[in-house]
Amino acid sequence: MSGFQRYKKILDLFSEERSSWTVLEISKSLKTPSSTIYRIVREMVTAEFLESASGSYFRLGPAFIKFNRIINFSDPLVRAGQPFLKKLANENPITSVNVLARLYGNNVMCVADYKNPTFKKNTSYQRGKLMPLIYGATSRAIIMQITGKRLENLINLENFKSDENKTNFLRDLKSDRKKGYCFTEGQVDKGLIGFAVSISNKKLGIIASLSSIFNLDDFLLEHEPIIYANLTTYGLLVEKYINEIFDDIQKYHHETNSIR
Amino acid sequence: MSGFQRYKKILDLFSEERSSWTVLEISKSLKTPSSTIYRIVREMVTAEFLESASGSYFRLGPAFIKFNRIINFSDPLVRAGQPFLKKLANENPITSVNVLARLYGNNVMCVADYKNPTFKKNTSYQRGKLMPLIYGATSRAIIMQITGKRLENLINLENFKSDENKTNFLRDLKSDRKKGYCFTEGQVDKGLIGFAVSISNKKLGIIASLSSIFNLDDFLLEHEPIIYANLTTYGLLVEKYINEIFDDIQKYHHETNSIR
DNA sequence: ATAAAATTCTTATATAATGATAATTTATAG
DNA sequence: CTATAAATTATCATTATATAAGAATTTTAT
Repeated sequence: MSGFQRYKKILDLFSEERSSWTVLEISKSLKTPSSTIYRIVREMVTAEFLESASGSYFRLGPAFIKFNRIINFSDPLVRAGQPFLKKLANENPITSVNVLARLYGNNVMCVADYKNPTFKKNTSYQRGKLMPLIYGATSRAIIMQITGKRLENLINLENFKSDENKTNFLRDLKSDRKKGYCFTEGQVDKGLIGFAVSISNKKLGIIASLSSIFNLDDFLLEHEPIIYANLTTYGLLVEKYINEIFDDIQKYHHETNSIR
Repeated sequence: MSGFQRYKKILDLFSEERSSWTVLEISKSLKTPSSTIYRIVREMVTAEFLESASGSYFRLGPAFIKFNRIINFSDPLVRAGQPFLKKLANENPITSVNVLARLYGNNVMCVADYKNPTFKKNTSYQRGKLMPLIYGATSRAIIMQITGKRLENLINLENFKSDENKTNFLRDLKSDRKKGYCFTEGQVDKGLIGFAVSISNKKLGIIASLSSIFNLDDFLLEHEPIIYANLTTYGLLVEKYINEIFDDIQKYHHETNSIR
């Protein structure tokens, strides 16, 4: 264990299910002497990446809230897309969850979400949540943007039930890529259906999607064209705003660099 | 520069105002050779604490969104308080911003907020934002819980306009501590007033506050008793829930430890 | 196709991390 | 209030890793 990994390994122990750890537990779990863990944990507490809780437990520190906020206010995708999620929700013909997601390492991560207050069901779509790569429209509208070697690598990490499944998946992906949008049913949460469009910005290295999730029970075929129209319109709007934000950033850096 | 500081110093460059940096800029700013920064940045990109953006710029990575989410779903204060903010907002006699804040190092940090949709003014109270220690009711209801040496240290970090100011501040703090709640006017944002109560949990090491912020123009004297009643009621409720969450955590750790 | 910029690689040297153990502080129970 | 256990910090010889200058390579822009 060396470099940043030393710290990352400790942070990675913390999860929703298990949000506080003692030094001894960390020590056991990482098979590292407790004197070493004590030293590292102390460093991270100083830096506010961890904080001591009750007993001898430690939990994630407030630094994450702080940096998360900075991302919220500055990340082009979040900045551009966040304000539209509510509008999209309000224009959809039936109650919905609306999600902005992006490729995150080898996973898809939700980076912003807006749920209609009338949407009762609990869903897997919440900001910060990692989503399965090959299930759900949200994810598909993302990986359908990827091709060649990169796609192959990503797909090989997944466990398909059979080779046939994999072939079908790739075929569907290809046809969805042509259409420019996609639809899935019950792949992530039972009883829910999802529609999604791709969002991308090459200059900013953004590979993302905008999606609306509905209750299957609420859905009628006549809703479909409205749903796609909304997603397409807002998808383009988000891309347009990402571009504007990109220009702003360019201008800002140009200014600050010429001052020096 | 050694240990975690090495990484923290780089992360600390990123702010709302300046959210992307090139390696060369970091290198200049930290007076460290670029070959070193390249190596460190690469490590952090692998760990997803940074990500490469367009040009040769880097920005904060998605790890912060992920860990922030874990805190959101597991931090006792956020878990206990978050659900009440909207209720509090709805029961207040006039439109308000409602804030849960806590001591964060030598600052006060907002950890959850709910703003009435009808509240038009932009405010400084947003999740993750660091608040000034000695201004505003939100902060005061926090530091009024601190005494002795600790208070002295905190206060000494602040620049008071005069010694008289400082004496007055400490006197007001003491009387507010006795009352159990506090009120300030326009100390953080012009035209806004704030009311706050303390929230604490010794076992969990939580020193926090619950506050409601209003437009001065909307406020009438007759609102005051309702505002205080709401804050007090919800403050106690939040503390009660923190306790329940604490018990849950205890039980969980007891179970998982006895399994092993 | 070329030049410039960005990034990675290589290396000897300096510096810091490790972990066993001891010392100290803090919490807990009687 | 004291005794005991638990948690945390300190010490230090050893080992491992980071550093930074410059060369080599890759990427990007023209």
